Amino acid sequence: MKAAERPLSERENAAWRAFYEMQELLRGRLEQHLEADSGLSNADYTVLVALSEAPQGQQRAYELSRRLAWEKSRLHHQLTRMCGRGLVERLNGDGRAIYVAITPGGRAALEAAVPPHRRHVRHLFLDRLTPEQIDQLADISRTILDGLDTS
Amino acid sequence: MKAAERPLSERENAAWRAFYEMQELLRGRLEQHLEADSGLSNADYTVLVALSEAPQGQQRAYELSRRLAWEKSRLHHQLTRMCGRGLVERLNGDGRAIYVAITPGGRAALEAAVPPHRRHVRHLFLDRLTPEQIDQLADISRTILDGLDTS
DNA sequence: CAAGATTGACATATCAATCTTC
DNA sequence: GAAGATTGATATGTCAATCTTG
Repeated sequence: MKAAERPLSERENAAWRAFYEMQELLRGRLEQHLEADSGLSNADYTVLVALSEAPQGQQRAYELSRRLAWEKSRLHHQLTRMCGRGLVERLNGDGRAIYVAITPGGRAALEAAVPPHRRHVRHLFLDRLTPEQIDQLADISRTILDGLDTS
Repeated sequence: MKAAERPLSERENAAWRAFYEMQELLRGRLEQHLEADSGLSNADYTVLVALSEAPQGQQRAYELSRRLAWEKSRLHHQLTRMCGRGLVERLNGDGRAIYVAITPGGRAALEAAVPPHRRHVRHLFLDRLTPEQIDQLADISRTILDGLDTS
């Protein structure tokens, strides 16, 4: 049996399972709170944050999809729904280019959503950890992210 | 402005974003590999693992939904799909009770799926971290999980 | 009635195929 | 032809009913 085929050690297995389960539950819980507090889905929130940080509150659709690491069709469907609710609008630039802009309504929805969302992130996550743990987790996350970029 | 309303510190914000993005990308990448390697979705895999660890390879649907922390209707829809593909079967016990059992086909699919999935978990995750980091992450995850149970 | 199971409607995600413009 | 955008089919997840049996 090659080394890579060996089962995980008890310790590795326990760590992986704990991480996986935590991540799964935390994501669900935050999404429920977000939806209940502000009527936005996780996906809505992600798009609005990205646009609100872009210059002029707008960005080319293609750039946005690369920045979020979303499939283009995922972004397209998401934007269609968000346009329908008036959170963003599509603008066509030169040629193929499509730009997406956050609307005033979208900004208002985001501004209303941020404080309760931040409260839940604190309450369920940051406040439970020591400053050291927060730094450790940031390091770990960046390490894994680097690996994902190059494989 | 109350303390809880303050924006996150640079450090908290960077840590939260890195964690969130990592978790999001890692989950997607692993799911793609799983699907490509063995034709199972994350949800399929989760259910099959849980059943394979239950005595007799079966468990009451209600217990399963508590164990996975899944909405009952989520589990129901998932089981309907999996029954259709012959991965599990439903058995009715006394009265209201419904049991779910892994089928031989389900076991075979799981056994085929585990090795490549384990390889990807190692390659994208465990192998990138030091033993200390793995322990730190396990601690952090358990802490967050505890908090989620009691709120 | 209440626990447990089911159903249907809708939102979200992925994939493969197509359309459009350079 | 290829980059970028769109479409439709299908799988998955959530919610709010409803059905069923103790």
